[in-house]
Amino acid sequence: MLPREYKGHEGCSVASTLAVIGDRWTMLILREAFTRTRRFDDFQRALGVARNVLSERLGRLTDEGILERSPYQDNPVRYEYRLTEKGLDLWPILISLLKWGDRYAVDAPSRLIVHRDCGGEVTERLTCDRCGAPLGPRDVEVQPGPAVTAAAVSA
Amino acid sequence: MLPREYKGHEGCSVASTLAVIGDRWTMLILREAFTRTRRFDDFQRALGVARNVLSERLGRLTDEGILERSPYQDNPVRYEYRLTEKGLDLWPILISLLKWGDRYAVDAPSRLIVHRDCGGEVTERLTCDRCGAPLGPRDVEVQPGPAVTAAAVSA
DNA sequence: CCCACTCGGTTGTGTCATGCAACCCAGGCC
DNA sequence: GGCCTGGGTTGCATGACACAACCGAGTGGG
Repeated sequence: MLPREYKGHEGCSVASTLAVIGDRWTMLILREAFTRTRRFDDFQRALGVARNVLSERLGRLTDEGILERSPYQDNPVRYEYRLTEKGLDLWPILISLLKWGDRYAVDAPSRLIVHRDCGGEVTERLTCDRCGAPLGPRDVEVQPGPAVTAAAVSA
Repeated sequence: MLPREYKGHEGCSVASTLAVIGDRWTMLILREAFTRTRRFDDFQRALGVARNVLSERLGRLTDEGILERSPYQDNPVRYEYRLTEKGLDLWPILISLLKWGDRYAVDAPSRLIVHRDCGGEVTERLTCDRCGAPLGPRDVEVQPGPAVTAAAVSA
């Protein structure tokens, strides 16, 4: 979808950000990355994305410095992709997308972002709704939400 | 780019949000809407987007309840598009995209989001960096940033 | 020694959503 | 009655995406 350039919007921060992460799969790949998915096949299975598309996206995110590719074993060489600082800084974007979707686009949240220290949930303002602490990607964990729980009960 | 459905991700809030606003132009149309652009031709001129694409996007955003279309004159009838509450709630997403872009994707911000009451700038956490107040779309105005100022000086 | 399996991809083909330009229509304006 | 403006629609071209097949290095089993 990306002609890669939004002509006439080169100086716009929003457009420039979208030029990097604004295509159909990149955001979902990043969502997975934030849940500690790191390997090619794990991304592929989790997302159901075509392998060539995944390969191209991981390569681009690596080129952009959002992911880092490093071997986690030799013999045979296997790689993993981890978020860099620049990548971790995308967290507010993911959270704001998640929160809007929770409110307007789905019946019940499929996952909760929970403050590890106190069990509160993250808010749109990136704070904990229980203790009020400002949160970052390292302060939280992802838990299955009501939708998943309900499905499990009804199954 | 949108097959409109991310198969297997129906329950995911992030994917669902992207299904609504995740295509190439929608986010930029919304950016304009937040700067009080309201008419078809104004959007078109500001963005340089193809008219059919703009038409289709405005229609979809209206269907989704993110924009509201109402006549602002009869004879001939002319319409304007305004953000609804649901649309205004997309503000955190825009701000987080803008802030990330300011930091990583452009040399100098082309626009600043400024707290109307005190002149401070909005932060990633949607607060004012001067007075600390929590901010929303109605509390701020958009000002030209360093990039624009520099261009004006050099011209 | 040969076959199968895993991980991490690349290649090739087809389709469908998207992008752009050109055109359309109605009402005023001069 | 020719041109401008606002608000679109139509038609053609492109290119992103989906899907499936293939590749190659290494490892493990019989």
